Order: sequence, then structure tokens, then C-alpha cells
Amino acid sequence: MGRAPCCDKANVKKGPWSPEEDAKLKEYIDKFGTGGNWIALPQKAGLKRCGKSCRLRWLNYLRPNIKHGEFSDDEDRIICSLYASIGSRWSIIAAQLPGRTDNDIKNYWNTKLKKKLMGMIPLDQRKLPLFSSNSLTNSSSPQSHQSFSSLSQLYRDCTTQPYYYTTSTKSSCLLTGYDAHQSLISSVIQPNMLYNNINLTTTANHSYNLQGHVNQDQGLISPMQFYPGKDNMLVFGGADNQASCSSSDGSCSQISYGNKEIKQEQMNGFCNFSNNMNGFSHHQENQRFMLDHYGNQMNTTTAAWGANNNAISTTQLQYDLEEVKQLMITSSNMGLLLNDENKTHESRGAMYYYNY
DNA sequence: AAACCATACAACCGCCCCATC
DNA sequence: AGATGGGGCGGTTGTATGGTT
Repeated sequence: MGRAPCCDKANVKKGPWSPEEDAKLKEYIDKFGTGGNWIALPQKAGLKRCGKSCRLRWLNYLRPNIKHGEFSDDEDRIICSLYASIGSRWSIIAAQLPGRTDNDIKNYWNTKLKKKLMGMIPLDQRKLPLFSSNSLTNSSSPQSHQSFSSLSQLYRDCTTQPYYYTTSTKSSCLLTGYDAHQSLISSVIQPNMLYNNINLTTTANHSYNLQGHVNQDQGLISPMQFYPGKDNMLVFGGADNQASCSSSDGSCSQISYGNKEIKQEQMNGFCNFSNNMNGFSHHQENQRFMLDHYGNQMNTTTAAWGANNNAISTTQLQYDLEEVKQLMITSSNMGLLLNDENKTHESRGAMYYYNY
């Protein structure tokens, strides 16, 4: 048995609001407020509208200081950045943009911004290519501890660096890289977890060692939050589990991506394997890798987040557009990794929660 | 000028979660 | 414990507007 409707659907007006209705609603709320009861409000205000419709009209259009019109570049950046971090939680995003409503931002995202960003990512880069385990094991030794004072360092160009770092914190690591075609790939590596061919262990001094395991016919399947879907649409995460493929011979015809099954024809470039020991060498020329972690700095953010959902660390917003573009691809599964310590592996939209 | 089409935006719907009574 | 209402979301629809044929 479903819920009782909030109003008599047959006797309420629907469709666009007239100026008279707007005036009635505004006048009533200006005088008496909402009274904390939207359902009863329309009758009191003399409106033949559903309470929810009144609420929506007020919140999205009539309340003071609503900003309409073009979004600025700064607003674009904030929306992209937050979307990459927290997914489609429009109300939280709207809270960072004074005068903008969640509905406004949602519409803007769906009709303009998403397309704008898609246009910025060339088709041939919308792929998730090979990330050979060989590239890890070819590194002679772990690098010295690498700490990051700001998230902007996340996208440091590691062209001249070896392919992994150890980190000095207790969080998981985000491993990202580019293949020979400059396509971005990314993976979350969790402590003491054999992840495909890569193992992350904690050392005595609480640093992490990231070790690749040489295996002739296996590579790393990247649990990306972004992959090329039908009609070249961007598809963002939204799954319970990371991508996985148990095939050991590279003949995987289907992989699971959370609750989605992605068929071979859809995942061209998504799942790739190194089939020979020299798999790395032919990528070496243009390959760039970097390993980063979300450590103490993000934990500070976590504390703020826990106290106030709207408290987004400003440092998280200081990306240039290029970084935002990459964030779109890389960070949606990491953004909440430490944002809410009380939730574990909850799937909601494009977001992941992990608990350590 | 009229018909058609694409786009942007406002608004609605159904569902869910949570707080309150 | 269950009912109710507020708030939020994704998805969708309706309408106005502007461009093209």
C-alpha cells in the first residue's frame, strides 16, 4: 500500500505559475512565513496548488536573492569540482553557490555543463586503457615518502618520475596514470588488499609500500568512475563495487562494474591487458604515472564535513579547469573516501564510501 | 510568413529518507 | 511502532523561445 497523496490532485492547479499566484504566495510568506507546514499553506494563502508545488516555487523562484541567468566560470568550476567529489548532491552544491538553487544547477548541469565538459575531452581520450602491472615492478624501489600539501598537487606531472610512491599516511591511495595515448586511468588501492596485481601494505613506520606483482598475462583493471558508454556519453560511477575481472588470460568478455554488467563492445579501451613481459616497454615513451593519497589534510576536511554538510574545504575548490576535467575522471570514488567516516560502501549516485 | 525543429528552463512526479508526533 | 510531513533526488514533461527551412 502506497502513501496517501499529499493533496487532492483533482482540485489543484498544475503548470506554470501566474503572476497573481506568485504574488499571493510571496505576500503570504512575507507576512506569515511558511509556518513549517507547506501542505497547509496553499489553503491558508488562498492558492489552489499542491503544498509541494508551493514549496518548489518559493525555493526555486520566489524567495529573495535568487540568482538567475548565466553561470560564471567560477560557478562552473565549483559545480564541476563538487560534482566530481560528491556526485549529484545538488543541494550541497547549491549551498556553495549563493543564489543558485539545486534545480537550477541540475538543469544547468544536464543541459549545458556536461556537454561543455564532454566537448573538452577528445573522443580518443575517453578511454580507459592499459595500466600494466609491469610498469610498477619495473620501478627499482619505492620512492621516498611523498606528501602532498594541496590537492592541486594531485595532478602533478610525473613524466620524469618512477611509477609509484609510498605514502606517509594511513589512508588508501589513488593511483592514476596516463597511457601512451594520454588517456587517463586511475585506481583506488586499499591497504593490505591484493588488488588485481597490486598490493598495498603498511610498513613498520606506517608508510605504504605499493608493490606490483609480475604476472605475465595480467594487467590492472582500473576501477574507473568514468567510462565511455553508448553514444559517446560519459558515464560516471554509481555502483556498489569496483570494476573487476577475474579472467587470467586477458580474454575477458565481460566485466562487472558494480551493479552494471558492461559488455565487451561497450568497453573498448576500458579493460586492457598486457600479454607479454614487454608490455610496459612499448608504453614507456609517453607514459606518465603518479600516485597520490588522501591523507591527513583530507581528514581535516572530513572533520569539517562531519560537523556541517555544507562545509567544503575551500582548498578543494581551487582547481583550474584542466584539473576539474581530470577530477571528473579520477576522483569521484575518492572524493568521499574520507568524507563520511560513518558510512561504509554505500552506493548512492556516483559516490563511494569506505570505512577504515 | 509559416511550419518545423532544437534547446533551455520551469515544473511535476514518484520515490526515498528522516524527523517528529 | 506507525503515520505524517518536509526535504531531496533522478527522471521526465510541458512550454517558451529562437533558429532554420
